[in-house]
This record gives sequence, structure tokens and C-alpha cells, in this order.
Amino acid sequence: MRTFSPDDENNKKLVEFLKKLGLSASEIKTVTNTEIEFKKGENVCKQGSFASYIMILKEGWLKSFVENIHFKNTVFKITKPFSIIGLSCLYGDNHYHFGCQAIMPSKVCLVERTVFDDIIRTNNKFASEIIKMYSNSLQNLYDRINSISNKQSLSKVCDSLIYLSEKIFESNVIPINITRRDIAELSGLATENIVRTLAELKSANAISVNKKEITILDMDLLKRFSCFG
Amino acid sequence: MRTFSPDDENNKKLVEFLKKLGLSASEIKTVTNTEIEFKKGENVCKQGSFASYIMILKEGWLKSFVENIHFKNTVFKITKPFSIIGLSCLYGDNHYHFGCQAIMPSKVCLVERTVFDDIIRTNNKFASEIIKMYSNSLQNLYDRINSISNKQSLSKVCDSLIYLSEKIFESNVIPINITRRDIAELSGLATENIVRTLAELKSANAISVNKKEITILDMDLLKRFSCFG
DNA sequence: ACACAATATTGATAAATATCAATATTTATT
DNA sequence: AATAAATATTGATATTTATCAATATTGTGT
Repeated sequence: MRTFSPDDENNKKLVEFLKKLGLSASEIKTVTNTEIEFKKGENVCKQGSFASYIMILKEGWLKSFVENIHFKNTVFKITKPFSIIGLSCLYGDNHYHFGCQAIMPSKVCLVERTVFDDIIRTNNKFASEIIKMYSNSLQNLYDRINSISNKQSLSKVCDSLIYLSEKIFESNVIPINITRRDIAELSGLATENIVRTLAELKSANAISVNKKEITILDMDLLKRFSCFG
Repeated sequence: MRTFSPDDENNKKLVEFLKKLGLSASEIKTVTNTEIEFKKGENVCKQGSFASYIMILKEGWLKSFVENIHFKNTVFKITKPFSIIGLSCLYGDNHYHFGCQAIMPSKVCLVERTVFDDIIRTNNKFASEIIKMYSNSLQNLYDRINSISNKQSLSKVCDSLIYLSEKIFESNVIPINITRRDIAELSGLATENIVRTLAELKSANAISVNKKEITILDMDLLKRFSCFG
């Protein structure tokens, strides 16, 4: 009798996810064929480099961001398993318009763009599911632009916390692995401002902070702050 | 013998465009069936409202933006014929995450979401072309986020001018219909700052201004300013 | 052509946020 | 466990951009 390692468990879930997208057993084999590990902090892709692969996050968490010449990043998305990264590069100018970095040790399946494209062209159900992902990505970006460009720091930080809690970690606890700098990049602010704003939220009893872990105590209040603009 | 009106000409071009996307004659008839006119300044869709339609811009120009509660807008895209608007609403939460307004008198074809979806599901070539549009939209948004969130006013305004010139009007002349406020919303800045920044660019001989029309004299210089960050 | 509304322009000031500097705390490495 | 490196925190200051106010210009409708 054999026991399942956490990795087996993860494999099973990934296959389940891909099945739901409409992929056949052989297609699943194709897209999960090449697997790469990334250490925390490692670059998964570099902005401006040639985009050969579509990536499927199997394990861990990534952050995707645009960077300017002074190496200031703006994070527009945190990615959890099982997400597909790089759909924006499937067509167009063939270069990554964003960078992506592992914020925890992660495993990623690489799928050659042409292979991915072939599946889309021949598998209607999959194409349709991919279009859903595009829709969601666009909606997420509109929300982020709204936050980053129209709001003040308090609202921005609230938006980031709400996003992390509801969309990414699905918990009122934002884990210790998310640094103040991550939140700063996600909010489009300087790290020092995050510290100050978190202190403010703490004294309003909206959150509690223990070491670096943030617990959301009053989601309604965060949402009211977020709306204030 | 009959002569063609400008409208006939436009109809022909629209049909040509849709043919290139892989639509059959009957599909083209379906998607061009309902046509609506918008006056300058009129809302094409309202952020937050229920998204029933996918729209095809047949004539004119639109601006798409996210708005906050204080009615401050951030424009993320200017749309020219023949573009499709609302792809982000094809799936997801069924509400517009952005608003859209005519910046010149415009004509728009409305296609019911379910109808559009049916065509995508049955027409592979069309689905593939739509995915290209999604890719481009995402790339455009990454670029805009980079500009709006990482740069100072001079670079932001240069980015907006480059965008308008290269992507939208395909000319070094940005027409009189684009207001200072449009440029402000596109750059994520206040109108007064646009005026000041344009004066700066004028005195650097990067642009010339006549009434409200802006002519780009030195695109290379604009691009250097843009990179400076 | 006139009056009214909208848009653009300019200058002065206020507000928000970034930056800098110094220190404390946490994490990683040997 | 000791040390080094990275991250977080706090306060002071500088910079940028928004806001306000006042005027000029342009556009629109009668």
C-alpha cells in the first residue's frame, strides 16, 4: 500500500483543474510535461524579454508587476494555484509587458506558446474557458487602475488588503510571506507609507498585526474606507 | 448610376473588417443589425450597470475610463473604428467595470452578449481573433498602469501623446476634438498640469500647439522624456 | 453678431506622498 | 548562538501635484 505525498495531492488537483477547463488526458499530459521550480524571490519572467511560454502555476504564489527604469514596481496581480500566466503574450508583440516573481517557493508548468495556441484552436471548450480568464484579468486590471490612480493612500491600502483577503488567500488572515514592500507595490505607494497606514488601520480596529501577519477584523470598515476614495 | 455616401463607404469597411475576423455573411448581418448613434459627450455605457451588449464601434471615437465616487475619471483607452468594446464583460460578473463616452459623434453596433458568445463557441477563427484582441487589451493596460503609477507628470503626458499619435490617430497631429481634460484623464493628472506640461513640451520644441490641435514635432524627444520616468 | 457656456490658462497655495536618515526588529547564514 | 543581511519602523523634510481663484479664450445656440 502506498501513501500520497503532498506533491501527489497537488498533481491530482492540477489535473482536476485542467480537466474542468476541457482538456483531454493527452492534452493534460502535454501541458504538464515541463515543470520548473522557483525559489522565493526568483524571477519567473522578465519584463521586455521574449515570451516563449505560457505558464501554469502549480504550487506557491507569484506576483506580476510592471517596472519602470528606476526599478520601481507596480504589482497588478498576485497569483495562486492554479492560474495561467502570460495569456497577454499569446499573440501581439511576443514580449512580456510585465515581470513576474515568486513570493514563495513555487512550481510552474511551462507550455510552449505554439502548443497552447494549437489547443485553443482545436478545443472550443478550452478556448471558451480561456476567454473567461481574459475577461477576469481585464476586470481585475480596471479595478486596480481605479484604485491606483484615483484614490488616496488609505483607500489604496484597503483595496490591497481586500484584494489579498478575498481574491487571493480566501481568508481574513494575510500571511507573513506578504511583505510590507509587496503591499506597497500592490498599492502603488512607498513602503514607509504602508507602515503608517497599517498603523492607522490598526488604531481604527480594522485590522490587527502580529509580527508581519495581518488579520482583518472589520471588513466592512475597510470597504467603507475604500469607497471614500 | 448611384453614388456612394460616406455612410455606404463606412458600411463597406465595417463588413470588410468583420470578414477578416472570420465572420460569415449571415453572422455579419446578425452583429450589425442594431445600430445606435451617440452625440459627442454622450454615455455609451455606465460603469456598474448591467452589461447586456458587446459593442462594435462603426464610426467616431470613444473614451473608456474607470471613475471613482468623486467622478474623477481615469481613461485607459481611446477607441477608434472598428473596435470591439466590452469584451471584459463577456463572462464574469456581468457588470461594466468601466464607463465609456463618445468624444465625437459616433455610431455603435450592439450585439447581445449571448449572441456574441454563440458565435465565439461555433466559429474557431473568430474566437482566435477575439483572443488576439484580449491580448492587446491586456498589453495596453500594462503599459498604461506603468505610466500612470510609476512616472512623473512630464513622462505621463508624453506617454499619452505617443499613445494618441501612434495607436489611435496614426498621425503626428492630435486633433482639436481631444480636450485638455481628455489628456488629463488619460494621463491621470489634473487639467491644469496638462496645460503647464504642454507649455513645457512646446518650449522644448517637442510639440507645437495651434488652437487646441497638438502637432508632434520631435517624437524621439517625447520618447526620451517618457523613458526618463 | 451677441450672449452664455464650456474650456483653457496662469498664478498662488495647500495637501499628499516620496525621500532621506537613523534605528529597531526579524530572518538567514555560518 | 553569533553575525550579517534584509525588512520594518519612526521622524523630519523635500518634492510633486492637486486645488483654488481669477481671467482669457473658444465654442454654441439663438
